[in-house]
Amino acid sequence: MAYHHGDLAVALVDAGLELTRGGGLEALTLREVTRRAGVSPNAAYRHFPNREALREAVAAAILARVAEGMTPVPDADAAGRLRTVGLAYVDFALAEPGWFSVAFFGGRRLGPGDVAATPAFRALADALSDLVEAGEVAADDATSAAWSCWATVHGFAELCLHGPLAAVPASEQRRLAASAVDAIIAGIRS
Amino acid sequence: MAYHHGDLAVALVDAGLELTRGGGLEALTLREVTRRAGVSPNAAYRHFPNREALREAVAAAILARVAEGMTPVPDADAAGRLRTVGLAYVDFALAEPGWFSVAFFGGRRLGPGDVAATPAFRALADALSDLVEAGEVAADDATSAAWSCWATVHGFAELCLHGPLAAVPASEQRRLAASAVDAIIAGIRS
DNA sequence: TGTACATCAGTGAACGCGCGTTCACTGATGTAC
DNA sequence: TGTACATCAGTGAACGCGCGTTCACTGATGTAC
Repeated sequence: MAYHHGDLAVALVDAGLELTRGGGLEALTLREVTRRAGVSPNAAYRHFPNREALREAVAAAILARVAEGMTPVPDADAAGRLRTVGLAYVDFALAEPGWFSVAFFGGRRLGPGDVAATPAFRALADALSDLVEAGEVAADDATSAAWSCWATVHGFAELCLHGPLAAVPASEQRRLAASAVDAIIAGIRS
Repeated sequence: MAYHHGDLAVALVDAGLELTRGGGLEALTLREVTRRAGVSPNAAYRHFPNREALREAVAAAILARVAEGMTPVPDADAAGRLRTVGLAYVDFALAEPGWFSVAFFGGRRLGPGDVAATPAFRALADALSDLVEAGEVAADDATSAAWSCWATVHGFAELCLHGPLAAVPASEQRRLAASAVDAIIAGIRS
């Protein structure tokens, strides 16, 4: 128990992760974060110029976790890989609603650069370009197909998290998720 | 200018509509609503027991507006009607982001009853059952197809409102929306 | 290796803010005789 | 039809809350000689 904390910046971001995990960015207040770190509120100002900077640091940490948790398993064919990454997206959303809302896309607006850097997006783009090479999707349609896929899985996650599917048991959610993913993949192939 | 306002309850809900239109339910504070109505903060307590009740009244008014704005135009075939209602959903989201977020499904959790009562959902269900009758969708798949469609349009709206498609011009958004809707309809028919 | 001192990372108290809500009130409205 | 009075819809002031942020500070750390 040093008087000097040691690594308060890291401890604050950790507390921020814990907080946002439950309640998204809304739950991330400077006072609550410092409270969890066992430190006075203004101690945070030694490490972050203001609340917004702390929030950004936590959001960055969340994006890193998302990257970890969403590296796609290589699969036999391109369509199967597409399916895998889509279901992984929904799974992550249901497993970590708070982090999901921060990463996609509660609060912060993410620019084109952030999108391209997201592993989930890269996996999506890769699988799609494989489909193009296989001649199952026209090259001109690859971009719009990517948005269609993303829209479907994101919307499905929202339906489960904040919508009418919240009342449905998890097993049924998964079944419907698979059905939605299969439908959109079939749709972009036709 | 009566001392008695006349119809303050209605005036408060109207002010609430104006507020939520811009910023969703978050923007709806009791003090700001009464400020807009030109009345002291506590005047609201003559008409609503607390903030939550006011919020519910405004949410109900929004749902009514959604119902108005989303009565579907009858179309030649079932697939066309499905397309129309899907695009109307996205259009509404882009035209009225604040109300959209309240209605689908920011804050309030809507139960099965609310869902069934939503005109957009009814139109979706109707068009789908027409597809079933036409033999284009198996009866057993109708329910999951409904969720797939809803997921796609909702997710697409979120992509435009809070996601990477926010940076894209409206005409392109519409083009991609049509493409996503067509893809999911093609998917559930196969 | 030991000491003087600058730096650095915390503390405690306080600020102003907008919020929801409560209190005691006042003046207009509408009803009973 | 006119007046006494209960009711009802507002007002102004105040409360406590948690928030972000600032202030002057203090005690530990680490460096220079």
